[in-house]
Amino acid sequence: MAGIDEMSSSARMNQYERGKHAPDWLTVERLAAVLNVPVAYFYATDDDAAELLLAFYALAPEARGRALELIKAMS
Amino acid sequence: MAGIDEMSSSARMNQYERGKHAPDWLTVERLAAVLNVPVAYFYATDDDAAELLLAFYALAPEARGRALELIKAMS
DNA sequence: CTCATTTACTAAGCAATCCTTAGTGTATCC
DNA sequence: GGATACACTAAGGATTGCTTAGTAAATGAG
Repeated sequence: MAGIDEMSSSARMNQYERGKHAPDWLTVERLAAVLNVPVAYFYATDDDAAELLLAFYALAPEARGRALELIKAMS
Repeated sequence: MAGIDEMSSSARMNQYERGKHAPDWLTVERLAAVLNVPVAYFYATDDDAAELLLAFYALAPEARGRALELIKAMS
């Protein structure tokens, strides 16, 4: 679904999942699109940040500005 | 400061900034540490998400859980 | 249980990308 | 003007990823 050749997609995805290799940017973008998550989600180093990105991405674009101000106001 | 050899650090950083090459994970982690930003910040595809990550990262760790719930509650 | 099929995973070499070197050009400051 | 620092690039050697070929482990049907 991400446009990876099916002949090698199983090996490649497995190498990514196990951390043997890292995908290039175009591949990451396509995987994010297929999985409906923001690209940055793949690079979150803790679960809270990962969840935050998912929740933010799930918001309607108009709501994101308000969400951002909300978090900013907390500091 | 990120532990990149000074003989080539200028060329490398310039290649990263201009999108000619992409740094490996270890280098990205070190740059994030030096710049005091979360790693995912470098991979944000829009300014709102980038700012969100900075604001979230700036919060005290105890406050992050509350921030997360706040955003979750918005959807 | 057995066989067939799908899914999970890996090594090895070719292919692609990055890192280093060497260098040019442009600010900046004395 | 000269010196120093900063910005940027091409090219090749060094490294990493992708493809191929294959084994192993689940899963499902009969």
